Amino acid sequence: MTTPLEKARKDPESMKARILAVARRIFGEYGFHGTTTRMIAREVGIDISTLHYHWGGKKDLYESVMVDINKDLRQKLIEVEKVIHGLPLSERLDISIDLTTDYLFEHPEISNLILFRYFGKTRFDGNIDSIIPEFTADIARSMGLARDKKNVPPETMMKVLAVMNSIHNFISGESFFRPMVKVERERYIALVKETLKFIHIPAFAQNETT
Amino acid sequence: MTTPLEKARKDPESMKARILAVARRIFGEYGFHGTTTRMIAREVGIDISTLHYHWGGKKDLYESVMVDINKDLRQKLIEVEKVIHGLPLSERLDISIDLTTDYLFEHPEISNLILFRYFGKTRFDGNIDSIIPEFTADIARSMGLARDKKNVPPETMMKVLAVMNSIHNFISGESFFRPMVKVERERYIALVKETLKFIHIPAFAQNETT
DNA sequence: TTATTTATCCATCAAATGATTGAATCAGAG
DNA sequence: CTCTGATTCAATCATTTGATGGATAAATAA
Repeated sequence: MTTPLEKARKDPESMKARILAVARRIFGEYGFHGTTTRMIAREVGIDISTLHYHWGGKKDLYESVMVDINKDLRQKLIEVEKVIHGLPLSERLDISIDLTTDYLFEHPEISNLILFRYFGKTRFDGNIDSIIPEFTADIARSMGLARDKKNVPPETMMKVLAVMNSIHNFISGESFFRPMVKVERERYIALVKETLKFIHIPAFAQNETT
Repeated sequence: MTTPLEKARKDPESMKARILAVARRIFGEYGFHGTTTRMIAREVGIDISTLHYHWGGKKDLYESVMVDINKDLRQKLIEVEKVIHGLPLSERLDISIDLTTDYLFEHPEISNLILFRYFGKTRFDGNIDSIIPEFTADIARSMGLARDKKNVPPETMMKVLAVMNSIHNFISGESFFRPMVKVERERYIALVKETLKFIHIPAFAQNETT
């Protein structure tokens, strides 16, 4: 049995996929409670009942969106891992920052939605996402900071979180930060990479043995 | 003429102040759209009309909350600046991280609300930004990274943002990150400070001349 | 005391919002 | 073509939500 999400990911032209794409963006901009099903439907150019027909309720759609962006991000991270494999730590960091930042600037809703989940509550419940912790452990291993993704020490988890979050922050906060530093978009992207490297590379390089 | 906010800040026992305090917490947890006036009123133990009587509309209350937390944070930063004045950069950073982190862990709604404003949009859209003073430039000067708060170079602004955001992230994301690293609260707070120093001090120390 | 201002709640409204129903339309199989 | 199932929309419903009006009480002034 195929889920609606699988269908949508298979055929990007389908109505399911069009709705999902818009939902990603809107949910990312306004958060769960700030988004109405009517906003999404209007943006797609359809009736709300069509939206419900394809995705069930608002909550179902939101959860599908979260799973969707997680799949995308995970795939990207695997891609990055292949590129940096075997390189010394500071180079791994340098390249990872470049690739990840570029990717997220093209899909800012990913950063938006992840940060929303970290920092905001939804009024109903909270089945904490088990995917994210796994991610973090994966990155720790991929960066060579832990042997296996099981039993990553808290100190290492925290460092990985610090790196990932600082990336998401600059992506997701562009509309706020860019006017503050008064630069154009291209320059902002360059500044983000530069700043991330300035901050993170010296930290991890200090006890580099390679 | 005194504004409602001034009255509330003057008398912390007043109904205005009680509502404001609860509003800070709830808005911080659920964001603007995730919060209902009824949630706040119920928590205070009053009727919604009493809330409207004291604060006008929901938006007015929210804006008062934002101004309120900004005053608090500004005052704290001034306090911190006095302590670190004259010390070498890495010590200034070390102490600033300790003091700021402790303070924000006691008032997590400050971090929550700031991050909400950075990363989320409100449906009606906001001239809210203009009301809020921004201290990034102030911090840059206070840390000795810029001569005066006018004309702080973009690179420096970005570095300061990176530091401040990483602090807010760990405070505001505690409910998400702490289960991930599986530690108790006290240990988490210690880990946050440790991680922040690990990340930021080497970066700024690399071209330290003092 | 009486009068006036301040504060609180109950009842209620109007709009927004998530969701459903049923009719209409379309696509493809036979 | 006809039948069947998938898709779409207009209309509508039930709640939620921000907000208000008016009665009532409490404090304050006279």
